[in-house]
Amino acid sequence: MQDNSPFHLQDFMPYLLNRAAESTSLEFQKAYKGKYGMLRTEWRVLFHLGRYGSLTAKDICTRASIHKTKVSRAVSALEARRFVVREEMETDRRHALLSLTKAGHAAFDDLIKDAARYNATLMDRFTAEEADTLRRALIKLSTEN
Amino acid sequence: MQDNSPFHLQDFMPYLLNRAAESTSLEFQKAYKGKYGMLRTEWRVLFHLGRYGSLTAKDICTRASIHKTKVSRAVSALEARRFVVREEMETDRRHALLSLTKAGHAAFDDLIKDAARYNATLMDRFTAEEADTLRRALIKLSTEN
DNA sequence: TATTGTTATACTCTATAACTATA
DNA sequence: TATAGTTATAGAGTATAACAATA
Repeated sequence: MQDNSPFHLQDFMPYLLNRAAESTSLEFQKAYKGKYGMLRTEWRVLFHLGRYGSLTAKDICTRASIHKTKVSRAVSALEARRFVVREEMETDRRHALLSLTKAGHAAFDDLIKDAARYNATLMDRFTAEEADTLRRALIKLSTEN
Repeated sequence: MQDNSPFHLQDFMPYLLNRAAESTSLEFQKAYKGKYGMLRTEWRVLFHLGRYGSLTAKDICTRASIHKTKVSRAVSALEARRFVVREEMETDRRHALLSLTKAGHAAFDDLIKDAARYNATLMDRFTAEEADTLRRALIKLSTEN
């Protein structure tokens, strides 16, 4: 009665993925939350602005696959912390170009280093081939590319 | 100024893991939520009782690494839906042995088939070796084993 | 009418402290 | 005192509808 199931939890991908995602996210959360009081979406928005330069909210939605309501709130929070400034575009006043302030850049530069270091410690456990397989598998498993 | 960062988002493990976990979880959520109105923890508790037989709440906490407050609420919900019954143990009345009802077993049997099918479609995209690498990598990346 | 962005709201998930009852 | 389990509460994450302003 107990053993008619085809697999153990350790073979169920959603379970394994969730555990790994939770562990690694919580660990890195210490950096952006502990040092700067940011939430996850705020860190992602900061990342995009730091990594790809000034963008509109719409650009961030598209590039980061984050819903506009989340981006809207994250930008507000980053603005309140003086990490981001918005500049209305004259050509279309529905848009505003978002850019990092000096403090925003400093936070980005700091966090990106933490991210790189942390990512390196995660990937150090794997051979180059394993890391590549893992990376490509995770991308395949994500719905929207 | 934009390109001093060491990597793209597509190389940052917490990001990749979260995306894959979210996609796959949401997809399977359709089964346990859509058909039975269960939440994730309820599905996990049902899984443990169906897969491993009668257990106490404490057993489930240990085996599934779920906190006792979550298990408590999940069991209550499953009880309310008549999927689980509890039987107080005479030797120690703090414990109760939890078991699936007939309806609980039926739900388990149904969901476990969905889970197996879904897992198979996920893993079909990989070679046996890739699947193995992926599985072991995810376990390595999860903090508590 | 369509698009950009905001606000309101609700649901899910997680985490922790405080509590009850039993041992 | 310690353990099993419950309740309360808050924080974080997600999802959707309704709205305002602009085009």
